[in-house]
Amino acid sequence: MTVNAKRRAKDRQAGDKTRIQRENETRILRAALDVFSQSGFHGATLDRIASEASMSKPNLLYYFRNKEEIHVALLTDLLDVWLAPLREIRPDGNPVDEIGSYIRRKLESSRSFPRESRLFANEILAGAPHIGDFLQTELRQLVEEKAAILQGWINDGRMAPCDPRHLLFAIWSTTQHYADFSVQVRHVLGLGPGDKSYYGEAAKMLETLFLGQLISRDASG
Amino acid sequence: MTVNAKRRAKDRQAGDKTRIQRENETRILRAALDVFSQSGFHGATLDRIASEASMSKPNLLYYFRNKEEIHVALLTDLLDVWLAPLREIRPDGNPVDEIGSYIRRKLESSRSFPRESRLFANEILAGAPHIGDFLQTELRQLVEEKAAILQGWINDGRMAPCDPRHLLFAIWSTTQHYADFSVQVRHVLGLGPGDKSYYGEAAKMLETLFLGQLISRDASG
DNA sequence: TATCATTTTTACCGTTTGGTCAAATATCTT
DNA sequence: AAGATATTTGACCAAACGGTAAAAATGATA
Repeated sequence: MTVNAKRRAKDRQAGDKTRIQRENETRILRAALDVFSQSGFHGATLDRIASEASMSKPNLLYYFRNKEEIHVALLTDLLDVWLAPLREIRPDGNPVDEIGSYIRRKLESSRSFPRESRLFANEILAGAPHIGDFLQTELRQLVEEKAAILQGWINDGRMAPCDPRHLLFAIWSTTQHYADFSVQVRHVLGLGPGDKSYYGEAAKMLETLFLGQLISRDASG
Repeated sequence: MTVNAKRRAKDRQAGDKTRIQRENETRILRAALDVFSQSGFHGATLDRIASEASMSKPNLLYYFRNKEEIHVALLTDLLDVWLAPLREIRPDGNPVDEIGSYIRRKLESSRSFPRESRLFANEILAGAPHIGDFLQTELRQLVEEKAAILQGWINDGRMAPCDPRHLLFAIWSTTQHYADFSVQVRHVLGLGPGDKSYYGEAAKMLETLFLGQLISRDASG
């Protein structure tokens, strides 16, 4: 047996995972995302998660110490997804392209990962008990960094003066709204459940809002 | 005893409430708003609501049949508050004033009633199990009505063309964000708990965003 | 196939929670 | 003060829930 030979079970390191482990952890996390994003942390039950993962509850608890650990695992996975679109903003681009594509990325993220968005929203609404530290350190730092870029554009006269951090808040809220409040959006528009046809119009709206002029003081009145 | 004499207890109608009833129902609803908005429906417990209302649990259940009834009572009260700012939009005003003051009213509503806003957000996130009907009928109708006003302004060339309903979504999301996601806002800005000093800058941002031009395609590049 | 580690299941436990009941107490009216 | 009504409380319950223990079954390795 060479050094490169595949490891035998007894040789497995602490951090290593078996095939079954990987598969089952994935199944659990997928089920948990469904349940947590639908019912929130307290509304979710281990029985239901286990059931949706086609697994007994004790079996589920063989892979995760407790309910909270599943929740934290989901949130941890989530944070990278959440930050990704923001990280891509480049200082050497121009405002319209950079902010425009950032908005499109965020909106696309809402369309593709609504459950993740709702999980995040639930966590923040509950006071961010698990990710408060992340918000104060990693997110805050990244926001400062990107806000500096936007501020540069403002100083160059390429953007209207404003607090760039609040501009980011506005982008976050408007884009995430279509995932977090999709029920309200659909009911107001008279669409059926699962109908996501509003995303086209949403993209138009946000482009007009952030990149064009929505209401000019001159034109109205 | 004349017909106009004040009613004796035995004469009280079914819908009538005694002084104690009024006082205690108020105490309960105040406590419940605190607890529900902090922990969501499932995270809230009757024991904690009762405790915050300085009342025993059976006493609490003397006034409300069950947990859900308290929740629904809060939501019902909420809906009027939620709609009020929208109702005030007048067709005979001009876009800048009408939309500007609507935004200010909504933002003020977030600052003054953050618990109500979070309660509403929780309900929507959970799929609007209790107010789905309201969304599909009352809210939808009001949105249609007000959207028609905005559409009129667009047709007159006083506003940039856009789907007015999505403009309302954008206003709702940005303003409510400061209540619902206040934890995130504060952490990113480096503010302490309970610090609402960001509302000034928020108002500026939203005015720039919705009433002015944020980024002009001409100016950037 | 024998062995060992991993995985799954069955049965169960303590706590929390929403809610009930009947008795006790306070309040109001006459 | 008496009687009727409204309010409050302590004791309690069944169900749901998060989690455990240990045995049984399965899978991997030699």
